[in-house]
Amino acid sequence: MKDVAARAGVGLKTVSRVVNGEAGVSPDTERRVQESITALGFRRNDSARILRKGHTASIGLVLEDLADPFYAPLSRAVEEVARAHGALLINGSSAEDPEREQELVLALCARRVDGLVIVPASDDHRYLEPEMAAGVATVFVDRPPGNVEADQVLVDSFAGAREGVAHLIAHGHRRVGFIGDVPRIHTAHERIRGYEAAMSGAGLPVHPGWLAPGSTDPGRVRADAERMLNGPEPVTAVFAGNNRVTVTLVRVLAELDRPVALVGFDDFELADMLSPPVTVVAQDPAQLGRTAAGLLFRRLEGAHDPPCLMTHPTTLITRGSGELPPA
Amino acid sequence: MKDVAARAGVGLKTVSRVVNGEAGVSPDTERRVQESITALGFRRNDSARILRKGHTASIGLVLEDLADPFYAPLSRAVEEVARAHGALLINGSSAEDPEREQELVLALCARRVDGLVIVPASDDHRYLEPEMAAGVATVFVDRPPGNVEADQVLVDSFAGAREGVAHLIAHGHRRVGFIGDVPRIHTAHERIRGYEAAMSGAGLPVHPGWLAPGSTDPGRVRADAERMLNGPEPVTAVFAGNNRVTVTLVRVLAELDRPVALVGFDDFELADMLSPPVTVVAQDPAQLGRTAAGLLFRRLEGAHDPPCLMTHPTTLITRGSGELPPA
DNA sequence: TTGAAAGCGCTAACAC
DNA sequence: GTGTTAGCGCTTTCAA
Repeated sequence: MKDVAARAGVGLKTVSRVVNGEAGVSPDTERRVQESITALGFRRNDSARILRKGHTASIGLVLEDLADPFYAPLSRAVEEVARAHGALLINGSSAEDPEREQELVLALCARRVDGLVIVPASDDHRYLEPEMAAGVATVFVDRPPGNVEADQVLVDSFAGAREGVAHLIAHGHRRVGFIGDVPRIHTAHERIRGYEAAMSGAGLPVHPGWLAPGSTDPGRVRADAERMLNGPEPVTAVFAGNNRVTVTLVRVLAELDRPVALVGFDDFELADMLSPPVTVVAQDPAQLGRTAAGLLFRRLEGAHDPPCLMTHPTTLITRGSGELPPA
Repeated sequence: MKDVAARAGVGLKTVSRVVNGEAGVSPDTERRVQESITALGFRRNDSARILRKGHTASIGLVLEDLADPFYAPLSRAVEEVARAHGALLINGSSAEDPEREQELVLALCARRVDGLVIVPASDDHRYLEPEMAAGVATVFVDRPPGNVEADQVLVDSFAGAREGVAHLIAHGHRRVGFIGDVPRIHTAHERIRGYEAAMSGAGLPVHPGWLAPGSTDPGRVRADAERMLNGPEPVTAVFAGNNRVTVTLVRVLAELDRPVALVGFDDFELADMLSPPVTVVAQDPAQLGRTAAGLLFRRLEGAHDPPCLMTHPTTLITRGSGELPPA
């Protein structure tokens, strides 16, 4: 910029004004400056600008896995909102590891992102307190934060799971299994609660072998599924706690010689083209992302009301697999 | 940092040393500094650090759509490599719009990212010349750059498509349709060429109605598919130019009362669970991302050899839909 | 309409 | 082992 000023024979500030489209530069001067800019191939160094201005026009998004078909649209939606507000999005995957989440979040804060959208892997966010006090707007999505007050955008996992399991029960099932994520994760925990509520609400017992929380690793899911399908009290229906589990269960159930009903949490592409088509409790990840990002920019624009909690409902989409009667 | 120094009664540089874990600070001083740091809730401002050091330990990734199941794993793979090199990843979706690509790339350059991985939407990258000359390492993935010399990581789309179409021909088809992306996109163009090569290699004519490049919008794909399936010279097999097209074609073909063979470019989740299971020409997007990011960091670490071109092969995965005989 | 000077928070270079 | 000085490239302030 110094070079541009020298070449155009003007002051530094005049160049700055031209670069930023500020008023108060005579057309002639502006032309000369523009000419120098292109001749020198000058482009503003935003790092310096950021340092001076104190904000970065960028926001951070930390989620579990960018490549998960559930989170990818969420990320994309946040990106679109950020773009509409002239901000860049920096995102990172925590791989469901609390330490990695913290490391990532802190790295983003060190970069002085203006705000943060977080799908928490950790259940303790006290590490964020100084950052939030320093003015980093923060919105939690999909799962609530731990030990910290902030805006939250959640999905009613409890009600969704309860509805899905009740749907299976309504179709005559009395031995319903549940395979889901580790209960440390809030949504997983809520879905287990929903399962239990539906079962007990119908006066049905839950055999210990029917409840299998754990990792979403296909091997683990398969093993637990086979156990509850071939055990002493075999289930006639299974509820899958999220899209990763559902996809594995589709494969396991297809290998069976008898029909077993299936309802999965989360919709997924081509669910309607499988045989049988898969009944799901759907949520809208893009909508989640849009809502969260919207909330974030509200804060960035100065909203000062107390932290809010927005809960989105789920939608049961019946397609066939959840309406199979017990064998 | 000034405050920390004042509170600990030491110089600025000593604090800097402690913050960066540099040697040459007595244990006692270090302890005092650490104490001040936590007491004041200090955290280094990376914007200032970046300005001073001249590099940002961050790289940019620009692709078509972060939520596309083909690109999501690519992005994730790039992220992992970046992380292994201590760099952050900033990514943006160009939505297949050349202007948006340029806008995004330039914004990333203004942020002084150290390097760039680009899935081009544009076919002219001269706008990047000044940036590359200024030292921004750049790697193009999936599609070649236009009017610029840089590392490239491509997939052999021509050979892949030719193999897929030849596979259909080998199973007795003589009227094979092609539905793909707009030919402006390099991979789309190559796949059309592959289709034509396979057809003419087998001495088969290509009826104009059988070749339908265009957007991947489901409506467009469906309309063109129905046209070539119900026209005067109905095709008995279709080759889909990418995963978006394949997914739509699966639906269209399922509505038909006769079997039509299908081979799709790109593998996709649950392809093997459809009926019939879908035969695909698979590429490995995560591998593409890893290779590209690896190349980028080689450059960042000072590699000066001339731009290289790496072409990855595709794999034909036969599952059933591509082995259906002509009706 | 224009520009000079100060300084954002840090690190490199060089004292001490 | 520690501190001082200068300056990264920009914007802000204020004076001309």
